[in-house]
Amino acid sequence: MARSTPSLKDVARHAGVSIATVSRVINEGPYVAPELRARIQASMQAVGYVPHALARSLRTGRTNSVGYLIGDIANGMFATIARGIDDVLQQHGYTTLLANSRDDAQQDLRMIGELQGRRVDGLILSLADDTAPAICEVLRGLSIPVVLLDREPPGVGADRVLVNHRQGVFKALRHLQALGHRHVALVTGGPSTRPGRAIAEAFRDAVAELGLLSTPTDQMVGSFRPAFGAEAIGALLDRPRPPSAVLVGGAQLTPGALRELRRRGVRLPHDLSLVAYDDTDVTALYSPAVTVIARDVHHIGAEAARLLLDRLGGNIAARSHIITVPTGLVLRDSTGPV
Amino acid sequence: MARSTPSLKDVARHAGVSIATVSRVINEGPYVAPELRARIQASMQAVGYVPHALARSLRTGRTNSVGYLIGDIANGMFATIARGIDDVLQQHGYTTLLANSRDDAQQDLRMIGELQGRRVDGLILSLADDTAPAICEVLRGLSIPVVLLDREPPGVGADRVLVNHRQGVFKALRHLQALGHRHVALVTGGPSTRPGRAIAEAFRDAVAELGLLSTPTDQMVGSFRPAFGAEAIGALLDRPRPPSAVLVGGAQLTPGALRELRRRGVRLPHDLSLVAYDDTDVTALYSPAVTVIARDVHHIGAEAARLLLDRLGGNIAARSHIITVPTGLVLRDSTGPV
DNA sequence: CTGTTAGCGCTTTCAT
DNA sequence: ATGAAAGCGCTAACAG
Repeated sequence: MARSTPSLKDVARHAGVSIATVSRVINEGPYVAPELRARIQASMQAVGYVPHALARSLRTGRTNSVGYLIGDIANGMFATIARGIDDVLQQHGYTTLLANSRDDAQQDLRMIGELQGRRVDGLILSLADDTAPAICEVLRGLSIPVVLLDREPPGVGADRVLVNHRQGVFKALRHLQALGHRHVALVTGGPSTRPGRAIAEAFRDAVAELGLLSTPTDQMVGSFRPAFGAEAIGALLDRPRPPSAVLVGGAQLTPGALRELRRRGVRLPHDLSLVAYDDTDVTALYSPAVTVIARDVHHIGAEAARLLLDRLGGNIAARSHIITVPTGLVLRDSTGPV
Repeated sequence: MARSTPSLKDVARHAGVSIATVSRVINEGPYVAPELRARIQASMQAVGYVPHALARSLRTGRTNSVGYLIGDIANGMFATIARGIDDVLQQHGYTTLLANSRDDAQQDLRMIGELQGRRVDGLILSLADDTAPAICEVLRGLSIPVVLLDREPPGVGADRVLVNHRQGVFKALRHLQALGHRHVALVTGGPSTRPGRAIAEAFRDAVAELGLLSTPTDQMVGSFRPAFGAEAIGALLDRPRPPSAVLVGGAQLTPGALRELRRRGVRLPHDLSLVAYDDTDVTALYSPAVTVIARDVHHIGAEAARLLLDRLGGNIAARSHIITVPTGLVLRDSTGPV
């Protein structure tokens, strides 16, 4: 049909008015005769006009978009957070631009540049590595509001939503202790990201505080890739004196761990008690159903979006806002007396 | 630091050249003295220049972005497809803009408009309803290339990637027949989307062709929401004479169905044989592991992206390209002799 | 109430 | 090999 997408000028010509007037009716501006307004709206229909968001942004300096950087959209946790973000942002007229870092710190940088190039009004970041100095430097130089999602790059004073891993881990270990477990192990991701650090630290603290037994070799700190879940739990079981309970700290790790357990014929909770991270279809439907440390993932995204909206709305308070999301323990059947 | 993001002009001033020259080095253009090029690159660093993608797009008419419309990013299938799309598009310098329709036909329309407004160079669509006349009309009027993902809006001659549901459904029913099943049932989504239509049609054809038994009331055609999976399989089991095998045609339906089965204490495959759709962590880890109709979901996205790239590269062949993706049957333990 | 116009940051002829 | 200038589509003064 249309050779190229029609512009304001085409609508103006069709309606026999100036482009300024057309612009006014688009922006619901005042001072337009009702009769004219109607005619112009008809013309827009007629020529199939779609406002050019880019041109508008160039002029106004606002894009009504925010960037969300994640490791991998195919990761269910990120996807659910993305949905939470989009749900609140969309309601306020913002569009979410997703960028996948493929869990690579290099790509973190590249993608932030990409988003900057598109002039997003704000950024929500689940960095692949919040310890990379290059990232921290870039973040400090950013002139748009940023919200960090369970990341804490040193020296960056942005708003954050932080998960209270400590709370969940303590609940889990207390639960195991009550069941009579003494020798407990951990499988979680590396320290290049806050969840990895926080979970490992909380685990060690809880072990000490509760008087449990867990040597450094019982604490498998690797990566959040599913393969590591299988590998690590296998290594744990191969020990001369294996632990009687294990905490798998990472939703991506759980399927791998469960596969390996099944492959070896390890029976939960008879041979081993297992606490996993995040309540998913897998943990709920597994036999036995898996005891998990859970948090409201959708809510995390929604809160991040609200934090950002606050800044975008002009709240430029110096102090950075921090929201802490609680974690609970969902008791099911993968944990039992030793 | 920077009051506002620096522009070409700032770089030009800093380097003591004209903006045209700076533009040339950014675009790897020819005719720039090597010495000058180096100096300008240094200036870009110094002022922290980030090219303004929007301004560039306004000028060139290309945004190097494509829109991907889906029902819900928190739906694992969509997310995996999105990853497949992004993997190939990104490699060719394109950015993917995601839009969630929330499985609502109204939003399909709204989001296509949104994407059009951002002047995406092409569109990949998983429509919430490919039978809506309003959608078909809009699609016919579009001046950018479109790829449909397992959708077939009538009268729209766009490229498509189609899943061969018939193949998988026939394999599944033949398998059940070989196990001695005669009375088979179906749970799947409604006809507002091609998968729903194709699966139901293939099921009926297979029943007829293989001489199986399945009345219309054995075919629960509702929606792809998880709740329907539970509801439908419950209704099936409440029949005076329940089927001995059921096909759950929809990845989202499976968790709901499995939950309901467990709640009722139905044992697979003893009390019922079950074939589900799509190989996921849930179907692989469930006890017993679930026999599934599977397809390469990531590949679907990648193929769609390649189709689109073809058109974006100037291939404006009149005939629309159609890629058909095969489906296989993964035999596991949820199906057994009657 | 409506129209004219400058300019957002960039690419791209066209001169030089 | 470099610069000047037009113009992409739009909004926001400013005039009338």
